[in-house]
Amino acid sequence: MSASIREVALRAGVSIATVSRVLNDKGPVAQETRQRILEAIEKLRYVPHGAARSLITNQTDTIGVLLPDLYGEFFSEVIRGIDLAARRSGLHVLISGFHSDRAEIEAVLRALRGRVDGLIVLSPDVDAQGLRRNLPETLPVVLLNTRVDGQADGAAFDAINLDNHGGAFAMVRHLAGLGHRRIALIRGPEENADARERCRGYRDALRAAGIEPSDALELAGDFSEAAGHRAGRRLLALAPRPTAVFAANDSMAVGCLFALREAGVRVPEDVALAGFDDIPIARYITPSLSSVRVPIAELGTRAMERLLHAVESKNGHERRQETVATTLVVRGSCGGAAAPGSGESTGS
Amino acid sequence: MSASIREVALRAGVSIATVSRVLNDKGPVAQETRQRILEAIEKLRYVPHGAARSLITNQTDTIGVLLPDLYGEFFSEVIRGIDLAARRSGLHVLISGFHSDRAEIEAVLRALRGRVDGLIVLSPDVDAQGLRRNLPETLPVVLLNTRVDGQADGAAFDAINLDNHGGAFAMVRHLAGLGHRRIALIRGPEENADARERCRGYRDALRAAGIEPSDALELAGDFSEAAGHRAGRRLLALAPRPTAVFAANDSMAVGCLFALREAGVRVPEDVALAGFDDIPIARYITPSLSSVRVPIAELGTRAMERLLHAVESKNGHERRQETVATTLVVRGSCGGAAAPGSGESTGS
DNA sequence: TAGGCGACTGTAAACGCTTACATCGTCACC
DNA sequence: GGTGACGATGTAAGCGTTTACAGTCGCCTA
Repeated sequence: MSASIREVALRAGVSIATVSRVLNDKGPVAQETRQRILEAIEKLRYVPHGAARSLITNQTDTIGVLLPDLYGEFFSEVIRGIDLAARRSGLHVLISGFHSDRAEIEAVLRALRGRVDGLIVLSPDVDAQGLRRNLPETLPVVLLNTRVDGQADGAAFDAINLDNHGGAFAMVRHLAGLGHRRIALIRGPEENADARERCRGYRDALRAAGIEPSDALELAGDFSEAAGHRAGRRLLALAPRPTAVFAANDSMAVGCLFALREAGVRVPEDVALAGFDDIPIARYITPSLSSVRVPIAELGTRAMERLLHAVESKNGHERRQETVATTLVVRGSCGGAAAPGSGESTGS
Repeated sequence: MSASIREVALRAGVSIATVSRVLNDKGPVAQETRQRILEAIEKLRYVPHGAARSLITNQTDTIGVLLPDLYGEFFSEVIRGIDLAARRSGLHVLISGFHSDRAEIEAVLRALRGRVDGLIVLSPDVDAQGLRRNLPETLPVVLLNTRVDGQADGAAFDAINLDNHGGAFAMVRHLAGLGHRRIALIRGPEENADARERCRGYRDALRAAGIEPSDALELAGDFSEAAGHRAGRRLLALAPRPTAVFAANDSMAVGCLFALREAGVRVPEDVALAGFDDIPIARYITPSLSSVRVPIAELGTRAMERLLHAVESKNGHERRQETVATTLVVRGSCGGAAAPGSGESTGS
């Protein structure tokens, strides 16, 4: 057991109130007294007890992050962004994964009482009602990359979202601008909101280019390399064959690339290819993969900043939905000449 | 502010002590009274206040995870393993990144007092003294994939390490078994302990096969694809050219693969190639990449279990250094016929 | 010189909970 | 019918802080 404030006070020959005052820089303390106390703290290696402090101040200097069972690079980057912003403000980060099991998420939510000052929720499909029901009215919450069910309810929370639509739109517009008319899409999982938005962006861009979207050119996928590979094979069987393929994420684009290569189809000469996410490997495959860059860590940072704002205003601030822009990254795989270092931004 | 135990007691017409008793299932409570209290809890949506509870029980049901500024898949997988084990035991996970700045890590360590019941430290180069100096003697600590400086000091902590040496040894032995005599190594960062161990495994395996390691066959690298690409080019210039290449991680192996392909060198016919880590993409590139599988999440789970053990025994248990085995995964890139589904395990 | 003010410090209550101890019936037993 | 044991409950102390409030003291002003 480490030393308590009482022992510090004893050693410095003052009352605990005075020690507390120097600890928090509140109220006047004589220079000499302060010095004595500081020394005592040093000698005793005293550190205030977080829980005790929380009990009375009613704040924990901790923010919670709730995430689904989806892991991988996206998750780790987001956490990194959050942690960065948190550390900058001297806050701690409590993370908690959960299986989509509703009972479990409720249990987790409740367990958080008195442990966190705010919450960042990262879940593709959380329902707003459930959240509100299980959370103190006063607890600030920021939804990150989470599409809430009811639009009306959505407005009750702050939210940070990725501009999936804009990113997909920009990429498909780029492909159309290169002269492609038969542009195929490899879709993401049906239930994934990101995937749906990217699909929407794809269709809107087609229409904007005067092309009517066709079901035949939309292939199912689930964000995995394997799915991309399968989709690639089916693409090859299409007649007439599409001249460009937009995959809803890079993993599928890579899978598709291998399928095309195995069939002796050249990229980008025979078929142009583009992905979404700009994962690190995108630039190292041959040809290098055109993609849409997602500033993942920034999502985390922005969410954290928004949350901080909410905490400071005691959750009495105005709710806002923000969108984080993506960047079009043109490389070799789509056959469009890449102006080096340039990127086209989307969203707000 | 949510309801407190007092309000529950009031509503149920009992004293707070009785409420506490049903909350913790301690001491006898009449069936009917318990029912009344349970109802009150339900109505009031009461949840015990964590901090208050911590204050008196002196345990937080939270374990801390300290990590360096290294992120990426490894990190996220480890966290996943930790979180999994934690949730199973009803614990929370507080994560805290830090820059290698010594002052900062000390600040972080101190800030943890009264916030966690135990600590998992994930840092390639933490010094044992510093840790002990800044931590209460009684706080259980498990080092994860962390090589401590002094051997003597190392024994003071529990530790979970990856069998880097064994994994590299197994892979290089496999290559040698295929008849290769000139086996090159693409090294990892000099200061990285994993990389050093893999290098050691490489050399030991060579010697075990009766081959004397040669500096000329060891190329510098830093775990990045780009470094692998550069190393690949330099390999091609070697005379005589090596017949096999072992990269200290998969990213470099992939980079190397592209360099070889660009030069028209066939893998595995002209040069066999193998990596380490078995990242997801390893199986999707052509040829699929032979690698050493690392059960990352298991590292986290094992660390957590060890920590739990330490917490339960109030840190009075025997310290132990554990090693987590890797698995040899033979695929197309090294030219060795893969017995499907089979894997050779290393380590303990 | 009295009054007052400001700087400094101490006292004690409160935060929400756990738990040792005390209290009070009830009931079995001799 | 007294004695104890035991089950059910209440009382109150205490965990380590913060903070409102109440001194105490020196010094300035009128």
